[in-house]
Amino acid sequence: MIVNILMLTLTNTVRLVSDPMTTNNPGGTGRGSNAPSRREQILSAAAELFARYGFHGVGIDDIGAAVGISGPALYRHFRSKDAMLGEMLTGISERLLHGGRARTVNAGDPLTALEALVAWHVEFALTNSALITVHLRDLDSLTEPDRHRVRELQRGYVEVWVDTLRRCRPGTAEHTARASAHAVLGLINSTPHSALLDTARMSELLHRMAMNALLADHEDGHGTR
Amino acid sequence: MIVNILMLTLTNTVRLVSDPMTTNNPGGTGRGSNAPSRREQILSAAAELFARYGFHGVGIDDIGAAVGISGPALYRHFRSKDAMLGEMLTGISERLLHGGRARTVNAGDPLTALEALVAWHVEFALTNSALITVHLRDLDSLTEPDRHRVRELQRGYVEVWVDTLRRCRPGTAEHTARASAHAVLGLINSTPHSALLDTARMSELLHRMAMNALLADHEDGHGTR
DNA sequence: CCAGTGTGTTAATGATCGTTAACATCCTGA
DNA sequence: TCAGGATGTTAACGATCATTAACACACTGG
Repeated sequence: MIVNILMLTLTNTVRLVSDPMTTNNPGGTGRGSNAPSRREQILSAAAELFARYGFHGVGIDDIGAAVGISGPALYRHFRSKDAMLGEMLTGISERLLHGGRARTVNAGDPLTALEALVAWHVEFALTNSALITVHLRDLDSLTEPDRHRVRELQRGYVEVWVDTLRRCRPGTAEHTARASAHAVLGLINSTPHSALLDTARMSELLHRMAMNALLADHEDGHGTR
Repeated sequence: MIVNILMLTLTNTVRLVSDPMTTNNPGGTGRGSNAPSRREQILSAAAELFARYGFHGVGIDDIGAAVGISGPALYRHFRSKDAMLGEMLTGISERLLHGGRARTVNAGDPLTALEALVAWHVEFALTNSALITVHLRDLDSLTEPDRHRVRELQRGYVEVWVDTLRRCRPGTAEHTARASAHAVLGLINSTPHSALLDTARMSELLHRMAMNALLADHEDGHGTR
């Protein structure tokens, strides 16, 4: 108790001790275990529910039931319902940004960088469709600080796309590149609404459509054939 | 009162009299006036709010305040908050479907039909970005019958796309065409998140990207130039 | 002139839901 | 062995919010 008060009077961002409310260690009490921790179980279940019914459409009891505990027990793991959404969306945004950065710096020419970026986002969207849905839908259910953080990360990710695009097509205006990036992300993120093909075929289709949308070169609306 | 009871005992879908709760006449009491009726004012304001904060994030008082009246007065115009969302989303879905059908039947060859379809959706999305956002986000906040209706209309609209696509590229599997349609709709519907270019430039960009995504012809990921 | 309809207002109601309190249990480490 | 932390449980609290009640008032058509 006294320790908690001291922590709060110092600063929120500095962690004096490992606090189960804010750390993400796998395996609970087990030492080397990499089984998903309770927090991760909960976040994953919550993501599915949020994706299907929306953040405000899901009750705390629903989330509890989904992991076999009931209701208020969740407060042993998260400070609040808002905190769950916050961790979920900052998590996905960080993963996207870092993954995108990693794939583009390890690529030689701009075109393979773009290719890698598309492949990365396609794979991510297909693997985490629930997260994508929540990310698109419940961004504004976040508390102000979390929303700010997520927006920052998003901006950074789009920046990666913009830079890569402009290296592929020098002379493209920044606004144009940004709009193109948003459009292609929208294309790829459509996969949660679709889910008609098996993963391999879907991946290939999205990849090809994305590249064509970005690079196919003709000026008027329809091609010559 | 007695009349209402009689109406309910008969059937819900048959309208015995013109009921302000379910009709959409413009101009209120004015006869030929085509100024937006109160209902339309309210729906439009509600659409903006729903787009920004989500259906559950907007209170009935907020909607009232947005049109200058306060709270429960809305119940003079709509049966419930759910009914507002219902009318809003069935409305947009019907407009999309009918507009899409109209543009494709009036086109000669498949390619110009597709072109017209793309142009139609781009124009619609740019003109009604709030509605698009709500449509993508709050579909599952609908009551069951409304959701069913909207899903039906959506299915029909996608069907128009699928048919047009398959006439452009015979031999395309239906599943593939459907997935492509969803992807391109996702691309075009990205415009509410973007809004960086002026309408003309944005329209042209989305149009070109959509056509390239659908028609550009090469098999592997990157083009030959 | 005046019934009635359309349109508003504010106050109460009732349900839902996030959060906290109070209490129980199991497991671990000194 | 046993103190204490981690993790649950159920019951209460409090806020929010859609909906309804009760009332007011302009306007219009007979």
